[in-house]
Amino acid sequence: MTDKKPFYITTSIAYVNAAPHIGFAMESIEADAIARWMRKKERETFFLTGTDEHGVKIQKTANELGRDVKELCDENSNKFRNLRAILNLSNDDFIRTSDKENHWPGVRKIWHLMKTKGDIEKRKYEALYCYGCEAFFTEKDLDENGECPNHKRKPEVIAEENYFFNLSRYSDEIAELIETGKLRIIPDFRKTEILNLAKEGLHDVSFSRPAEKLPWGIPVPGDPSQTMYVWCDALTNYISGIGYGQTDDPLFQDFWEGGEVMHVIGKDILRFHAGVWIGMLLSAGIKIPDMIFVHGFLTSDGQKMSKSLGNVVDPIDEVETYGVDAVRYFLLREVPVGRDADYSKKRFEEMYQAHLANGLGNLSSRIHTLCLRNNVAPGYVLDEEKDGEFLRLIKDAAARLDSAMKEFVLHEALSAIFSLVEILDQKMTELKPWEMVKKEPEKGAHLLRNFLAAISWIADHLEPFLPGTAERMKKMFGVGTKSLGEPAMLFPRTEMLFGDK
RNA sequence: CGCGGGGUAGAGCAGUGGUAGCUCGCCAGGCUCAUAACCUGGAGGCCGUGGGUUCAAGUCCCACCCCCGCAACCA
Repeated sequence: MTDKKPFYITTSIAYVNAAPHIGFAMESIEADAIARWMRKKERETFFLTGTDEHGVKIQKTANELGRDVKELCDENSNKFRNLRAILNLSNDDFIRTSDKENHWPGVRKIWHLMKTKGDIEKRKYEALYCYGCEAFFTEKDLDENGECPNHKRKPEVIAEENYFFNLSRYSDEIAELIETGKLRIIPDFRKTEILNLAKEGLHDVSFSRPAEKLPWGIPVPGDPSQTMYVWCDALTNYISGIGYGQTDDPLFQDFWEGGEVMHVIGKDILRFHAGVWIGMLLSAGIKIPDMIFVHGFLTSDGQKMSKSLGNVVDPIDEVETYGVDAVRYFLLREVPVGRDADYSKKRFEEMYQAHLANGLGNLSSRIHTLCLRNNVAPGYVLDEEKDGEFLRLIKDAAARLDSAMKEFVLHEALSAIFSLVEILDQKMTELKPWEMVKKEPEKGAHLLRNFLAAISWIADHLEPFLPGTAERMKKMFGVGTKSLGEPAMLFPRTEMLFGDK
């Protein structure tokens, strides 16, 4: 790891029209784990998240509720801001697209640069619009009768003048960036997917809407009759959030221009990030990000999550029930990076019980008790000659952990740590330290120092993934101090949590 | 139509051509330091279907079947 450039990581920004979704929680937690990992590797790291607040949808919701749209955005945005505490995220800042001071100048600046380049132009645009939905449709959205599926009537054809971004002219350049890996798409199969799309040619995109249709947004510079459409507004958060557009922008210089940049997003918006966003940056002459890390979607008990089915999982409820690290564990370990996965309560509880309560929790407990009873103190450093076996076990786990994290395979990384838990349980049974301390006290105590060192290693390396648990374990095992801490029930078994089963 | 992903034990997945593995669950033993935890063993798979290449195929090739995504703002 020679690359010690500053590291900048972002999540997508969440749209404020709905409550935080378990999928967004997963995205935030993945980004957080990577951010924490980088900090641990002593890289200067900046982690940004935030909310996307403009558009007709939230405006409509505000109207229906008879509320002021800005006020509603403030309220909803806070629900996302609060995830920092609830999910134990380490984001360094939180950007809001309604923030006129911090966000808007960057957006205006990039618009201006693109305009100057000749990539933004006014065009006549014909679109299908349903007044019932207050939304535009494409042919594909309509049902077999050519009608709006929600209102069962033919949408109107509206002609309007919009600004368009000439994305198509960047198709080849974008395809090449993806193909050569200058823009790295993780996982690989997403790269293939988006590369094919780019090779087919990207379409120009509508960059504005008439202000009377879209009043809640950023006015187009020099043409207040038009409001910016989502792309230029929302995507720009990644740079406005670190100062782009301000007179003085040291963070932007360090982390964007001089750093390594990773966007963490969902599979649904890859094409906008790999397409529109990269096109915008190319047009404006700004450096492009290095990596786009794409996660899949979660189903709920095998079914698509939807409000109508009522099976949407609320991350906040889950955290209240099981604790934040149990939720983090499930999302990081049980969801294969990049793939779709199922979030089922049954599976969640099985994993919780097996890996966290019976595995990590119980092992911590047995080591702590034995050390406490036999006056084994923390701080022992394993010795190459005397402790070769334990040293090797730890090194193996460390090697697996490093190589997994190098490729951002988070579930594999966590699995590397947890396999050491399993091995330590086996070693315990094999070496019977509780007997050895009776027969040969000094040898027994030394063995326990090995176990203590190993569990301390686990505590330390768990930090990016389960920061709260890592903290508690360090206290419990007195890491960095001279004596053991109080015993702790890290993960109570589910019957202790719920009192049955 | 096309593009992408997937189809391996009850569930979730790993498997780079060479005796089918992991986690969970289930069953039986063992142990007692520990959160009725832990350890060991076991049952359970014609690896989507049909062809082909090969001494050898879950793994390569061809055809087909089934499931899931796929341009607007839904994580």
